[in-house]
Amino acid sequence: MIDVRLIREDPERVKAALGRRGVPAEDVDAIVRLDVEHRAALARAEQLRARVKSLSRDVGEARRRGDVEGAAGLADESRRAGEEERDAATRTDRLAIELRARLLTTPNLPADDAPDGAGPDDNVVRRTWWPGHDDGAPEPVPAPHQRVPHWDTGTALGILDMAGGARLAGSMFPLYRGEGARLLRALTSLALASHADMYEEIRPPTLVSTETMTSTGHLPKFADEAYHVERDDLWAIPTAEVPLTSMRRGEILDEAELPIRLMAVTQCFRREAGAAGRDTRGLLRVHEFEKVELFAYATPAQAAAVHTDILARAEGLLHALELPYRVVDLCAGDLGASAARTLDLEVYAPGVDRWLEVSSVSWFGDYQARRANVRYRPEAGGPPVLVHTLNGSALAWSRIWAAIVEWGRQEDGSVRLPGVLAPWLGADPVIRPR
RNA sequence: GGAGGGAUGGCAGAGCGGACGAAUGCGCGGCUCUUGAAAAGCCGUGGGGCUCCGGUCCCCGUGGGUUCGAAUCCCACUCCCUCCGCCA
Repeated sequence: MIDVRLIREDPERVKAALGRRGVPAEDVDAIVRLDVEHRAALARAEQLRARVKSLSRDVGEARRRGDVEGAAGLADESRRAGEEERDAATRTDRLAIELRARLLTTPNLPADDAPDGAGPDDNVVRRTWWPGHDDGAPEPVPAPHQRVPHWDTGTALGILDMAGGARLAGSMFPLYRGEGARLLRALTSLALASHADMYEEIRPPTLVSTETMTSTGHLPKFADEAYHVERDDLWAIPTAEVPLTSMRRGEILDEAELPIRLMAVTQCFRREAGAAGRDTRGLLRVHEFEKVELFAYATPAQAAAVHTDILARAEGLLHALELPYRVVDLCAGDLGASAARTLDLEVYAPGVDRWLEVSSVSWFGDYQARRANVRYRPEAGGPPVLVHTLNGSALAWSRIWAAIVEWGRQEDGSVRLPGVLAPWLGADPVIRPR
């Protein structure tokens, strides 16, 4: 949520900022009106409430004095005020609920340095990297034997069985086999090992409550995107960001413990309801995938450095895996609803000739922290302050798997895996036909 | 699934329906004493909304109810703990 006080005090600034992502100015005006009405109703309810309390005290006092009649009269008066108060409170509550509902579906303000633009076409490529880039190599040109889609190579080698996954759960649920499954496990091991210096490893639940899903902004607006277990009212997480953001929900942290850096490997579940038919082949877009997520709670002053760190770590893994990628700065119109700034990492996959998003490194400001009510006590004194939350994948394995298989494909159809995975795959990491 | 017990401030833990936002202890902060530290002593220490900045209201797991008045009584729900059953 954005701060209602900001909307109240500077609605024009909020309109301008939200306008950059396509939110109509009327939406902001509606919130301003509701806020005014709500505060008026609140003031009235509180006045009545104060009267009831004061009269009730007088009743007690009259009774102690032995003034039975006086007490009865005061009690009557208090009862009448109480009835009025109840009406006023009901009206106040209704307005508060309406106001909160609007705020919950209002997206975050884009950061000032997020590029202008309405959609994906306006995103800005900040830089591109590929192996050999440092010594001035020309752009990598894939060899013909690398121009084979991963689903063909995966099927031929018996390491990916999309039809098998479909038999179990439907299309877009991959099933990995043998060396293909082992590759996933190696990637997770590599990532967790390389972040363990700064990030605490967490293994959270992957089914979470409605409240947990609401804290990150995935509910109420994006319920269609998530799998829901109706009987127990639990949601399958679309990313580890969801449980990690709620890990310290409702707490007041000590400034000294910030930044708190966490990482988690989890399955991620996405219905992809809005993406029917797009990029659905192979591993381009799947309903379930595995991802290592980096996450941090930080003070506002620490946030920029933490954002840089997460991005650097995600890029570091791509360097280690020798995969060409580019850094894409999401424009205001393409930002996720909760994010203020997002840098995506996209890997180039030669077999499908596409750039695939494999990480999204985001800064949320206090938008999620306000929903989750996570604050810290400043060492300098003063009231608790909302933390900032940040996160980024490092990395999402399904598409990395696809890129590794496509880049690693050799002329004989075997796949050579990145040397950095040797500790988990053995000295000669080549997947050959069985 | 069954039977009990519980939920109060950073933590522990009191709290006859009437000035309780809440005793006490610990922790934390400041001060005194001390070369310094410790000990001791003194003082102070929850969060939030609205505000005409004078105040005022809300929060004792959550939501209802009773009452002139609820942390305190009643109901429902959630979560936690112990034991039993089942189980990877």
